[in-house]
Amino acid sequence: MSTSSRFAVAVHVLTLMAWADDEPLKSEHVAESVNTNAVVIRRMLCELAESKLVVSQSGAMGGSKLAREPEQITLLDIYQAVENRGVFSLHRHPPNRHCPVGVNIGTVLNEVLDEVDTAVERVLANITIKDVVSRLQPCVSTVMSKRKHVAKQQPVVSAGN
Amino acid sequence: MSTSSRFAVAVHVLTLMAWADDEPLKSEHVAESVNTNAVVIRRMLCELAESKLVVSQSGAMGGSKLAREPEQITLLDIYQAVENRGVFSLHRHPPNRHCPVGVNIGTVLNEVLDEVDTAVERVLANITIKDVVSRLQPCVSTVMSKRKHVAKQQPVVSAGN
DNA sequence: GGCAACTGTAACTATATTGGTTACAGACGA
DNA sequence: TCGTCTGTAACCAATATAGTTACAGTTGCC
Repeated sequence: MSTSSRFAVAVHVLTLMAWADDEPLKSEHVAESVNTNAVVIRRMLCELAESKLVVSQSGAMGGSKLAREPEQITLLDIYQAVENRGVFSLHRHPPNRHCPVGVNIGTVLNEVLDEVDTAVERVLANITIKDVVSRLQPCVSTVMSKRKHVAKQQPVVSAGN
Repeated sequence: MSTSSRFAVAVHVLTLMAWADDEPLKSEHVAESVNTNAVVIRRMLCELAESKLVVSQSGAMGGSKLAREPEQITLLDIYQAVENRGVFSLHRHPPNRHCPVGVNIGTVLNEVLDEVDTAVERVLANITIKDVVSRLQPCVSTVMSKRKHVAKQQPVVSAGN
């Protein structure tokens, strides 16, 4: 499954901008919050700008901010901006055409995977960046990671950094 | 997103077994249909066996077959057997704890990603291997790949291989 | 018992994707 | 025109998946 954190980072970035309330943020500053390199952020900002979710300005006093109001940006918009594949992939190499299953499994799988993609999109379409910001507010420094499928890259936020 | 074809291959494998109707299949034979190496298949069969979806027998005249009836095996069972992460990942490195967004975005994201996972699981739980087999039957050699997010590894099944 | 046909598994390589880094050209405000 | 930004290319590192070879262990059959 997803081996990338692109969606999570993109949501983080846009949430920061909503939080900053129309003040342009520098990539360096965003990178500090995300805890990554500024170039990684700028690359992502380019994609988000192409999808008209943010606008950036070069030069001194430049930076990036949301292109629309936080309530007008859904997580589906973000997902489509930064992830270009469905949630599952098909076979790396096409199956054997001379096998009755192999020749047709792709068609059936595509139908199934479309159902999955649609379900995911329906969830994401119902959540806006504004929702994320308001869900953020009541959170004090609680313990993270209550996910069912625990991701290994969240090694507990330690006290010393 | 998913950069792996594990789920697709696993569904393919179990569909073959349902098609074979209780006759044990050799990994070599399965690999031919999937168009991959027999060891890749055997590795996957081990995982499927651990999840009690297939049973394998060593030795001459050995092979693998379904552990239950095709209508008792859902795509969710398969998904859980071969994919161990949710559909999205969080940040590679934990975000900055000193940022009001960074410190809490993980909690909110986990909630969202759980909603997504649940939606995916709901879809997969409603489809059995028997369903896949029956969806397979009417398919004659039609054109593949009608997915919205077109995967690049399905380069149209050409006539000459 | 001994052979041949299987599975299970380790060890290694190949390939792809993502993310991190350095470097620099171009934009722009002061 | 100088300093501060973005945009982007070029490269490296890390990780995950898949493919391959090799071989030990099981099992049916003669």
